[in-house]
Amino acid sequence: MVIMTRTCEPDTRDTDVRVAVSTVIFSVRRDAHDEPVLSLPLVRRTRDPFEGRWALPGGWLDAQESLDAAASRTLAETTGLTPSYLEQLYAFGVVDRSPTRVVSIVYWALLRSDEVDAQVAAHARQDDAPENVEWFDATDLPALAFDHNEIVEYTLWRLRNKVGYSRIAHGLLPDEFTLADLREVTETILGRRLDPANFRRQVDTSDTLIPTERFRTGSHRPARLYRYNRDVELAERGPLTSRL
Amino acid sequence: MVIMTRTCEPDTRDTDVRVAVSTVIFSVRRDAHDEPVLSLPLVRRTRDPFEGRWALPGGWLDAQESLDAAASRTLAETTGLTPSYLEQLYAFGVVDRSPTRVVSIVYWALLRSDEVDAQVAAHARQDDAPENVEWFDATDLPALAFDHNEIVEYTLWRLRNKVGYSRIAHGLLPDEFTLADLREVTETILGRRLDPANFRRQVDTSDTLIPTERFRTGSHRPARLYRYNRDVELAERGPLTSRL
DNA sequence: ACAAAAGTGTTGAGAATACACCCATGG
DNA sequence: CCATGGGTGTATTCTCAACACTTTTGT
Repeated sequence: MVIMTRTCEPDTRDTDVRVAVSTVIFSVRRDAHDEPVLSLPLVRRTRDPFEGRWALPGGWLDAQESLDAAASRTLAETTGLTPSYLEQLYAFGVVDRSPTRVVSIVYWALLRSDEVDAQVAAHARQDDAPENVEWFDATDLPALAFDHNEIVEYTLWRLRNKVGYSRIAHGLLPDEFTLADLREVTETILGRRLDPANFRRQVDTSDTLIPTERFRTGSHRPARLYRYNRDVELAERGPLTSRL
Repeated sequence: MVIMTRTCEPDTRDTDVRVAVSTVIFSVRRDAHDEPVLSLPLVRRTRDPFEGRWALPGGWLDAQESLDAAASRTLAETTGLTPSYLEQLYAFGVVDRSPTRVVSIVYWALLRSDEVDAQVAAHARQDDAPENVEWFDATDLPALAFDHNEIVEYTLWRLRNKVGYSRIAHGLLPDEFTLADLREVTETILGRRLDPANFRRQVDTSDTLIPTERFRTGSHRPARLYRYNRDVELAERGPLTSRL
């Protein structure tokens, strides 16, 4: 094992690096035609590398916070919200152009659409909408800074994968939701339609949902509201990710 | 986004941290009864935190190397070998006791058992076996330094998972191997016996193996030798991990 | 009554499993 | 020739996608 003493010099010669944390934040929002769109917030860069380009929200890791905490803080600073789901994605050791060495740790998160809507509405009322932050269609992004396009692509792949064997789509929904809600969100993530009958069977054989006695009454037959069963979390994830 | 200037001070006040890379290195070795055992090399610590305890091999990230390269180097320094498979596992942001902040990035790797055997034999001949390095049964470890027990546990879970839907067991075998070899390695990873007939069907419907015209002649009917088909790699992994 | 969504039942195709059976070789 | 592992065939079970069908509401 290589052991180096921590020296104090202006140039980056030894093992000191800076750690950045970025987060791909997904939520399902409605477009002009009221269609659900898988969306993510981006930040416009205001300084040199890639100035003016859109980038993933992020920041530097503080000395006294954990990686997860840094991701949450980043997310709060950008959207003012707490994630309903947060998972580490990958660590990138860029050796590029930068004068100082940077290691970038990427997280991905889900936000409940109702909270996003409320927050955006509040900002609109108080006229304090954050500058340089905008929501984009995750499947139709402009050219981003750094390799952020690839990162989003990978995250999207991971999300689509995970929605198949795990039940995380509820992370985009309020506490209580109908199966149609859950199915619509899942369809938005996957980009294809699902059979309502089979979808119902899959979720209720997986024991991830608790039926309530409440119903949503709409223009047709009322739909039962469900609630997420938090006791399932441990089994389906790995030993480490369950720490979140 | 928070931007901080890089200052030079003796204490860790700002965003500078050190990045360590550790690797869980798996190989299948034979015990005294010639039974295959999923094994990994550990290093005995020679300094203070957890002095004397066994730990995962690792080292500090150099300023000019990528994360993957650092993992490979670490692995070479410990075992003198190149991995047949290398994948990033997780980044840990320990905020503990340490005076300087450390972020630890953990990889896991597979080594071909024939190369390990050759290397160990060479060391034995030249009497230069590395000090403080020993192979352990991955399923029966002593109390390790830091949280390395949990990390190995998670890696083991990941490996067992992956051996189910992907075909990575070949990473533990020589270029040419019989289906019995591959099955034995898979059984060792999973810790349970598999049906030879069904195992055969599964691998040859997955198109990951190329049959050769060579056979291994033993005490019974000769078994056909197979070779791994490298063209499959791209499809089964995610966009990013395929960079390895 | 009717349109439309909620919810149930049925069927068929393909994958996973268990296991019976034949093949080829060294002793 | 026979014990043993290599290799094939087949029946059973299970999961999953497709879709017909019944139920319940608002209009």
